[in-house]
Amino acid sequence: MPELPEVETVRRTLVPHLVGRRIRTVSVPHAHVLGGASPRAFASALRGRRIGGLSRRGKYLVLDLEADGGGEPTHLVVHLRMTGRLAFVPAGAPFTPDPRHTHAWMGLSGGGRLTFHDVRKFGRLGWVGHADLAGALPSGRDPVLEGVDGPVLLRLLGTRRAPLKSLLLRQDLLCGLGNIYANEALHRAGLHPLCAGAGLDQAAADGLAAAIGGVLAEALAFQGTTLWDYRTGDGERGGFGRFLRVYGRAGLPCRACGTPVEALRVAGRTSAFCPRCQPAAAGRRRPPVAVDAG
DNA sequence: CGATACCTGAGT
DNA sequence: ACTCAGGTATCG
Ligand SMILES: [Zn+2]
Repeated sequence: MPELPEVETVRRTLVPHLVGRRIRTVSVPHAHVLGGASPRAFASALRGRRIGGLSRRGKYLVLDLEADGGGEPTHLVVHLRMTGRLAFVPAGAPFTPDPRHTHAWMGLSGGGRLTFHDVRKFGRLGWVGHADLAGALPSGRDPVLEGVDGPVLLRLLGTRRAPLKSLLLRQDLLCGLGNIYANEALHRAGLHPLCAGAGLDQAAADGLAAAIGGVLAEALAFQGTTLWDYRTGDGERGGFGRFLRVYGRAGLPCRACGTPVEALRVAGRTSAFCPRCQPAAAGRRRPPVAVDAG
């Protein structure tokens, strides 16, 4: 469910509820969310700690927990995978955990709760000491934290023979893009998903960098894309779905030119593309013109 | 590299 | 009964 704009939205919506609060209680009724780690160790690593801030890298969300007594700072690391949800339940609001899908929650000072819900059970919670945080996060460049431009993309992608679509999904090159925004960025850049990384020239790389930055910024402004499960930290839906130009639109008109969108399978994922805006392989192409949602 | 496994639910 | 879904770790 969540790619960079969704995870960043969850981060932003949780900040006002969590920062400065202390974790009082930790409940993990379904230990699978810890990926084999001990619920008792998890609870004792978190209990009593003050949440100093929330950060994000790629699709990972991190709660920064301040040093407690003599301890070192610790980080609660969350990955929502496909259907995970983190939500804040305010003090006094009814809290009714779904016995099947609410896998963990924390009671906070002030009476609120942070809950983790996940239908498909791919999502994970973990904790690491400060020294190990970087190693727990994706190594690729985060296009929002660090920016991307044409030269960076040429360096990262320009020597590889794999299809651009596969490369954009690799979190060790760029982190944060998933299937929705990889498809949308390629469409905005006028690049076919099967175009090789090495097929990029300077102009195409500039265009792709602008497309990535643009689609992420726009999606963020609408609090991300809710197709099914994704919700912000306040339980709201993201509103960017109506602006998607090709993702999920196979057989429907491209939102830039009206040509029917086609679908391909690349690296096990569906790639939606417009045959007119993104003509066959090869490199550079002029970007399609943006159009309002219909 | 791509394919497969991990899970559940929704839709056909 | 079968296909598909926002992701990624692990396999060959
Ligand atoms: Zn088009």
